[in-house]
Amino acid sequence: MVQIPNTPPSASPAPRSVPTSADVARLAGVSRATVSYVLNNTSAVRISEPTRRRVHEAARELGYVPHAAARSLRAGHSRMVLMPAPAIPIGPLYGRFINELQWALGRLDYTVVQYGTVAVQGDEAARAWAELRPVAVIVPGAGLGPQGVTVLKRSGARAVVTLGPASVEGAHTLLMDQAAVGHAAAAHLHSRGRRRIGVVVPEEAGLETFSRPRLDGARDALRGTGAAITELPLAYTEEAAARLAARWGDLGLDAVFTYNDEYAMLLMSALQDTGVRIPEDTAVIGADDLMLGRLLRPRLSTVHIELPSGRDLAALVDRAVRNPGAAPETHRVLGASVVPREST
Amino acid sequence: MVQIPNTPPSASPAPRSVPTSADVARLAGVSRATVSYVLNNTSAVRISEPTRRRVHEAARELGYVPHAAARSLRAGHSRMVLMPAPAIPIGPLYGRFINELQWALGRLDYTVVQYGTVAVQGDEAARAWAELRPVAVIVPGAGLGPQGVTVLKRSGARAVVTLGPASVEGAHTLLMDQAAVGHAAAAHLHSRGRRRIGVVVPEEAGLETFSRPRLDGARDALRGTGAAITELPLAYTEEAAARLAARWGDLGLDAVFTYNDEYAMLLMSALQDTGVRIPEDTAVIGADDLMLGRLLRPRLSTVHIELPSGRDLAALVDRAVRNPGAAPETHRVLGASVVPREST
DNA sequence: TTGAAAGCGGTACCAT
DNA sequence: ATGGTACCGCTTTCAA
Repeated sequence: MVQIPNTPPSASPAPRSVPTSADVARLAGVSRATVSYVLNNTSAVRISEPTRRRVHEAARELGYVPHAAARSLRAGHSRMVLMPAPAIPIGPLYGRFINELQWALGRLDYTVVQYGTVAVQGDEAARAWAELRPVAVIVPGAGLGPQGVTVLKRSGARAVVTLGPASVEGAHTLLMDQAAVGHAAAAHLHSRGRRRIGVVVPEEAGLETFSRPRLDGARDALRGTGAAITELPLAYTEEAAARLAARWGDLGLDAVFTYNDEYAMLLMSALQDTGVRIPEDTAVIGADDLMLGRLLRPRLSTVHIELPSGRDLAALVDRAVRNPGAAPETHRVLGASVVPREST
Repeated sequence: MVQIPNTPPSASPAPRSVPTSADVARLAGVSRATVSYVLNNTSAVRISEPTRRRVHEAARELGYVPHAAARSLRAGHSRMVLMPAPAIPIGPLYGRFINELQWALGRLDYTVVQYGTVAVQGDEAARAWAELRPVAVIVPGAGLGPQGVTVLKRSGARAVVTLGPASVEGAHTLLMDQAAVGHAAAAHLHSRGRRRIGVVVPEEAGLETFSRPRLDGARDALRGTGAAITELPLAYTEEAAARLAARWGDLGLDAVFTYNDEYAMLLMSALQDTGVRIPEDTAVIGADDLMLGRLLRPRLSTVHIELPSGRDLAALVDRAVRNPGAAPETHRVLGASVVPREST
């Protein structure tokens, strides 16, 4: 029986295997060493112009692209800066920060790679990152312990920087104290004469890292003042907000800190629908100072958050890479200042 | 003159170099081959239990972590799926999509890596990606040409998928036709009896890829109907919105499509401040169907956008990787449907 | 059951 | 001005 090939030779030209520098050398009629010299413009070695041309020509013809893994294997190091990709879509604030950071590190000739952390936990994740032998690792949030730092350093990471609520043994830390946000918000409400203060706590998973400290900060600000805090769990849906608004009278609150501006908008909308006057009946303050707060009516008071510039963090990383022996720095980098507008 | 070393030996213990499988072998008193067998649980080979224990013990003691680059160099392939990181912070819609995709690819045992494309252009970028020898590349937006696809495939990428406005020769394409969004919006306004329609075009750099097709789609929907379109350049600031609102009467528009919900909120707020009644004087429709549209008063009509599920794209990638010979598929994946609410 | 050795794709030293 | 070659860390035949 005659077999008819299902892919005729003409249709799928036998997939030439990926060209290597040896292929380039062969085609140009030189050695692999010469190819390497030419393509890397090695200054310690002089190659004649005709040879250079032949090598470039051959590389172009074959579509040669060097193999990064082979190169860094040989070199013994890379300039890869690894960041775990955030597990949950984080706000525009953080997005901008990341972008600026990427740009700044790029300027310093590092390659930034965001690694898809697929639900791997702390020290488990650290191992996975270590396999890539990054020169530096930047870890947002909690979740990396001293163990993880050790693993990373042991496998050659010259800098480990965490961005989070607490400093980690052995790592540089950009201390982002979310409690300061809650503190500022609560203090502001108190200064406005409010005494029965609600604090919205999002029910969405993954937000506890932010919401818990913000709540604690608010508690802290009011300690000993006689003002009382009521925790208000709230899912990010209209229905949940309406339900909360429906029992607003029973709660007897004269102010609410809504975790952030988006929850503020959600709750304000529901409160206004049920006739609660803002700020007369209830003052509302959000956080993050997003554009939407300026667009709400009444205009939303909020806590403006000052993140470090991406350039600064890039500089810290670069310093740490150049001098891995230096003692870990801890910088308190989260500035929280109230922007009073019409809603309080 | 006596030099005092600035770092005394005791302070920075000579940084032991990174342990390799050879170190593990030495410590365990076995060969590197055995180490590899044990740590990879190679089923084709049986290693005695005492030996296994000794190897694991040694690996643990040294903090051994395998070198991914060396491994994939030897193996001749990796399971890395590369995506360029978006240059500008893109909305929550897209963020969720990416996250779902990462998760789904993770389930299929791929490692997703977002590569920080630092202002490198199309085919230049393709070369940089090719150096990493990813098994698949997913490229959102335009910017990758047929040239780039060739480079990637030549260097071993078994699947190249683009997510964008047009299909690219040689690559699988998820066709996201933004024009459909504008088309739906304009058609809706027309059906509501509006004839003098403004279309907001954001001035922010990097948004043209979306805004241009949305505008064109709106134009297309009204072609031959006698309705007229006015292009409205608008920066995302309160001042710009106020300026636009101030000359609203002169423009004589009875409706406006605002590019997306966020610009809708910006413009609605400015219009309401100047006494324009929505929808009586001017109908407003946004796009993206964000939560904020539901919270605005009047509630914002919008164009709901249906993206493909991350799982679907992951499945496409996996299929393409398993069968690189197959003809590139092009799927039209962007569903646009109007959600009429109170603002139109 | 274990070990010796080849080789993946580059780079850089040492000769010629 | 070039070429030969060892080596980076790991996997995987092939032998013993």
